[in-house]
Amino acid sequence: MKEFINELKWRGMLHDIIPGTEEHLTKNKTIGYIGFDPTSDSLHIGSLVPIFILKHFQNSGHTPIVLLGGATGMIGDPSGKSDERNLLDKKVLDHNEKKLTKQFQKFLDFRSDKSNKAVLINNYNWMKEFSIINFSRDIGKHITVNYMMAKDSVKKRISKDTTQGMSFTEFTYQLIQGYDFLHLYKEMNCMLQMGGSDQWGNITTGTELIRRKENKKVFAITCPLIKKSDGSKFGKSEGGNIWLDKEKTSVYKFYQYWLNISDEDAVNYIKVFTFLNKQEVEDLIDKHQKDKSKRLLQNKIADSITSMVHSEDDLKNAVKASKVLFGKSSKEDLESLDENTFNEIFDGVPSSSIDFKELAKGINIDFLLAKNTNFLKSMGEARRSIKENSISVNKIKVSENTVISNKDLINNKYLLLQRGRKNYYLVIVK
RNA sequence: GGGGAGAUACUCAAGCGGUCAACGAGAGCAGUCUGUAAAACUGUUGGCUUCGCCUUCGUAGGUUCGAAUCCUGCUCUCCCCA
Repeated sequence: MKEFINELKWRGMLHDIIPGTEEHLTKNKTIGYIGFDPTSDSLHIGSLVPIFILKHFQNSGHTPIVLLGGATGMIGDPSGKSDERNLLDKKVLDHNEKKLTKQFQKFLDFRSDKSNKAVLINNYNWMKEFSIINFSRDIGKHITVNYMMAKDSVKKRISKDTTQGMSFTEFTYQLIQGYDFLHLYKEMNCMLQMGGSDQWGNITTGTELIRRKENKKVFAITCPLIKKSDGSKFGKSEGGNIWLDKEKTSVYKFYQYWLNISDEDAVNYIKVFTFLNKQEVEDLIDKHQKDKSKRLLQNKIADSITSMVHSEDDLKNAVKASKVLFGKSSKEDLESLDENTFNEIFDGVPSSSIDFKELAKGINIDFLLAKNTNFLKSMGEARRSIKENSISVNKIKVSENTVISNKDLINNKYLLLQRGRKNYYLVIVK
């Protein structure tokens, strides 16, 4: 068994560990699992860390289980203020499972000829039939409320200085999740649960349950939650989550997200999000420190992840697009692109079409931004942006009374609207 | 079941009868600077046909010349007691 724990340690991916875990893993080929939420039909980059842990786990010769929380996902976050968690019906669940499986296959080896092939299962399969009576009798009996109350996650929610109460559902969540571990242990001899450090409480409820009910010691590790140095949430951008599905987050945007990470974060991310070995990583960091403006780490991370999650070709296009959009390109540069390249570059950019005749009459810029297209939300916003000097058409800044007509078209067909440096919108003439 | 507190824009949070499209903070967006960074400074963050008008302060009514501010019903949230 290659040293799985050491691998995680130098990568900064180990947070908590139950004593004895390392020893057990060195001596035994082990089955371990991580739970994932199947409430969406795509993973987002927040899921990459646990996936990579599973991959390291498999690389070290152990057997990874992907546990989809079909059942637990249904009740996951009942406090949700805006959108209530709905019960997922079976159809949606199946659909999600199918799509997620495909994504997992990009990282983990599910081939059947492998002795430690990865396995994907859904806890809905055993949870759906579980009655409250059985649960209460077989599981609830073994764990005291006192024990559950002592968890940080619970303590925080019932302390005086919170304005939110905690529902029974949330309170029981740890037990239900703990049961998964028990089930996997009994059915598949799964001895290890992994997860983010926020899961520590839930995970140890599982190990405790197995200890009391089965009188058996099982193991657990958690990894630190990925943080961004500026305090904002990892994996989110203005548009929401960064998804692994390119229908939901374009490759270009995906690539850009990684390219834009801060220097401080890049030093950590290079270890977590690439599979370079320790020596390679240290060399890169060293070079990066000498000349930060080259953004060596950011480039490396973005290249590596984009090609892994998507493909080499996708990466090439994203890089090309980035050069055009961020280099000092002019209208002439845009015009020099052939149509295919042009389309590839603007593939992920929002767009809409406009009638040729209408444009020929000339359209005032503010109308074009807010009325003819939905690039900006309102006329007010359009006027404000223009006043802020943040609007460009075909890479040229425009002023308040600019009138856009078919003379401004690129290749007689396109208009490139831009707000600030990073927001683009393509108008296609019909 | 009884008692108390509360619901204001993306979030927190002022305002308690006219000067309120609503103080302030955080966050967002943009400009300058730069490395598609950080920090800093500046502008901006309801809508419109913009020296004006319209719709907003949980919801439905009421009082008033005039309400986010007062009154009543309702809905929801939290706390305490049973």
